[in-house]
Amino acid sequence: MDSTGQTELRIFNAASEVFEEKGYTGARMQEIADRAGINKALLHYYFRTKEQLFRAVFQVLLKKMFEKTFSIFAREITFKEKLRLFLDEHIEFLLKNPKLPIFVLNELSQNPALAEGLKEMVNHDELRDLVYTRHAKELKGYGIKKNDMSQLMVTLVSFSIFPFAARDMIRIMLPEMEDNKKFNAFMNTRKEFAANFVMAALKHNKK
Amino acid sequence: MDSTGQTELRIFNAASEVFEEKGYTGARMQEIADRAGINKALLHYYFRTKEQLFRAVFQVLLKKMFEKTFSIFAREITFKEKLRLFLDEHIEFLLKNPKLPIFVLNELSQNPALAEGLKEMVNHDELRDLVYTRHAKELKGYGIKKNDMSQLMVTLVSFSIFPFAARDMIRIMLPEMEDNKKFNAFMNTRKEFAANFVMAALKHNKK
DNA sequence: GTCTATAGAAGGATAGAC
DNA sequence: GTCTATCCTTCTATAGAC
Repeated sequence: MDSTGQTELRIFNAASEVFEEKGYTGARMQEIADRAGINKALLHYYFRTKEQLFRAVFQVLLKKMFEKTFSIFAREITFKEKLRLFLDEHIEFLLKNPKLPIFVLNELSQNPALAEGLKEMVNHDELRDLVYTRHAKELKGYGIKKNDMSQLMVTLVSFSIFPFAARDMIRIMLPEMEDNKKFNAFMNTRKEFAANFVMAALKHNKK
Repeated sequence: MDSTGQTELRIFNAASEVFEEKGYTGARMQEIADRAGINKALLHYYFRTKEQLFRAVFQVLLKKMFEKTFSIFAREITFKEKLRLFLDEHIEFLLKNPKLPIFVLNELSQNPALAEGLKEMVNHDELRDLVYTRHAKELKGYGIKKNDMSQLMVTLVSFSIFPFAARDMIRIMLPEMEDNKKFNAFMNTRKEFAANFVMAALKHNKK
């Protein structure tokens, strides 16, 4: 008896963990069942197939990642303030979800069609407004033209997302960051470093 | 008869393609055999197991990626020149190997021990010399302290690597980059954008 | 060295009892 | 709704002929 849907939720949460860790092809239904504390047959009772279970999970995780990435830009503050707030909150979010970036990026690269569910969510006109139009004056003051906006946007999100996606590459490059505590400290430092770095680059253009 | 080792090479190349596209867990020995134009049994004759074949391939691809990333820093030029050269050549390299970053990063995250083969190759003292010590004066002029070096390094490689790793996320964020031609143009533009951006940030610090 | 055939294990999915 | 038992396909790996 499960009128509360709590079994479905347990399955969903277990699946989220396993898929995020192992990826779609690496995940095993058996492991999901084990972590949910139920047996394999129930997985199929609730979600039919591995692929359907994965789709359900992925949609939520993808949304989770994008909402965090964009929600900050919706506020009524200056671009400079958005910049700092974004880096603070996004890095803070990723410190709690360090495996999310590589998982999402890899699954998307395996199957770009997985993004479909999100395309409805991202309103590009609105996004353009939040990021550029609304700050056109401020950004022009920094010598940023409409054409440079995509470069700037990609650069911005790369400051927070890349170090997590490249966590184990960084391990090799910088042995002092082998330890997770050190890495987390690095990412905390990065909040301010990145904000200053970007502002310095923009202000220099100003002249 | 294969005294020239060309069958082994055909297998190796086919395996490189398939593993890079599908990842370790997603790759199928059958597909590798098909692309190599031989049959499955031969794969095992030459490489024993899927895992051993993968290790052989991965080591080469990992090395390929790191060599490109670091070789530029070995030259006898100023930091500013290294910066431009790195972005030019690294982006050029990745335009020819666009799937390499997400593959390497994902496999490393699944199995960090895969980096072992490389740790011998990367001499950290030498690297520190090439990147920092040798340019200590120039970098101090930009207000970069020894402590900021890892932030700067990660930032630098993120300019080139991240957009490729996040190719399909960028597709969602920026619909104008759906088309691969547009994306490649974006990456070509990025060579100069990134160099200017970093130099602007550094020069601004100078004051 | 290369092939065909097949063993053997793993994993996704279903039947059927409770 | 949940479980046990089992089917069936897929995939890695090997045996053995040429």
